[in-house]
Amino acid sequence: MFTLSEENYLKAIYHLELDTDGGVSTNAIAEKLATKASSVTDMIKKLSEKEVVLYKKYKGVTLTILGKTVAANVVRKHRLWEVFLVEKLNFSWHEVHEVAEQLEHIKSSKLINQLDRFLGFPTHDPHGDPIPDKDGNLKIVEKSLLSTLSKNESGICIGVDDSSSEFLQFLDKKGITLGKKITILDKEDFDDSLSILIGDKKLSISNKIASNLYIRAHTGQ
Amino acid sequence: MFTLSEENYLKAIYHLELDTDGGVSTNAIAEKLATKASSVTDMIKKLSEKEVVLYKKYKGVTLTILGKTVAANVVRKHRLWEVFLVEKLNFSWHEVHEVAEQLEHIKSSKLINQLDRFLGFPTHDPHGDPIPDKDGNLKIVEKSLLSTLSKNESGICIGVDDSSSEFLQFLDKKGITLGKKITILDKEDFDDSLSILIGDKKLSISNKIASNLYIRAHTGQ
DNA sequence: TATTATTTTTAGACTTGTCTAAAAATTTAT
DNA sequence: ATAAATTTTTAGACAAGTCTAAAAATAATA
Repeated sequence: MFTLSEENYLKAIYHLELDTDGGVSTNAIAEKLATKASSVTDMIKKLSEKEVVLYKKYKGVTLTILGKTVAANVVRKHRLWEVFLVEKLNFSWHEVHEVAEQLEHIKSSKLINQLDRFLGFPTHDPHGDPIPDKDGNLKIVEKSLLSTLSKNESGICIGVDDSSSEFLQFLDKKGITLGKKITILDKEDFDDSLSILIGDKKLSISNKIASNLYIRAHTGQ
Repeated sequence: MFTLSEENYLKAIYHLELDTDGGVSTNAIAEKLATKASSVTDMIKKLSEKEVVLYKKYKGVTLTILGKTVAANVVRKHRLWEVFLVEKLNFSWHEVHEVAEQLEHIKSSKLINQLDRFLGFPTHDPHGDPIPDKDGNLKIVEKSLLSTLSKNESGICIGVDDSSSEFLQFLDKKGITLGKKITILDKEDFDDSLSILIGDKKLSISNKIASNLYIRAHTGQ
């Protein structure tokens, strides 16, 4: 069994490993968890003894199979609770993270299995991130950033890269939600801003916005 | 803000105060929380500084208004989550306690308010215990033990005194659930056992069982 | 490659919540 | 009312998780 703190470290390493090659650095973990490098070293040693990470002094850490399973399970719980909050309790997508951070640590396999069933076995959370299955595997969906599409191409909005409250509330205001079809009407060379069609509305968005929206290719019309 | 441990102490004192006159003793708290009296003394001092309990050395403790509000809120959360687990996730009533013990510490007023609404503002948990409202008040229902009824009297089963897993599973097996009408067919002087009619079934139950079932008087038929 | 800068680890300290063992206060019983 | 039993508190210790400050290792640069 793992403590709340251990679970948070495992989750942080899990996320960092996804966009790092080789081991995850002490400093990177410290930054992600808003703690000090010395604290990280202490915890890494403990996790290493519990055989959930591989650790060589000064060389960073990687999750073992066991560690990855534990971490994926925490992520699974986090994302299922997010779905619950949005679908059943009328939270907006920018409000769910903080509460899910707490709920993800509740220990009961029956609880999470029944919640999964109650929600209809969802595959993605309200931000478009995939929900790991019981074994920790996640379905990879081919996705690209909106900013990489060319003029007249279109796709379905399936997720966000930056899921900060500010960004999500901005999207709400503009009417940009998951599942909507987006078509590139024009690209401005000067500042790389985009003119897009979403639903039946025309919008102009900056490159920064377009670089934080994930799109699934939309074949046919 | 209160820690998990502080909340558990407040909840224990809250429950103990309900069936104690005067202050709650250190030992009683220790027993309820399966800890040592010395640990209780330490925590009591802290809670006293936070002004949630009144404390005089060797004289036991009582909750302040603030303390009672905090405790009632934890109980409110516990019981609402129990309703959720039974009504929405198909837990049986003997399985909910352990999970609710964890869920009751999740901090988010929006969460609990929305959960309350989602569940249809329930007034009682799956064991028949009343759910405190937002201000910590609970609706008192006139209740009596089944064992106090006389021959030919009847009532509606509205709760249990002992809510141990074993007892609840026993009731399941016998088909005794909340809301059912129970009529006393006969009382046996020899061992105080009862012959009862529940639904359309006749049952013989011991006095021990009858002393753990709460009944609301049933006027008219 | 020698020196500087950065990263990581160690050493020691602090907080929270717990414990054991012993002392102090209170209650019970003779 | 005094002795015995019980309850409660104090004193000191420990584990988990964190921190600061300093030392050690690695990486970057001239």
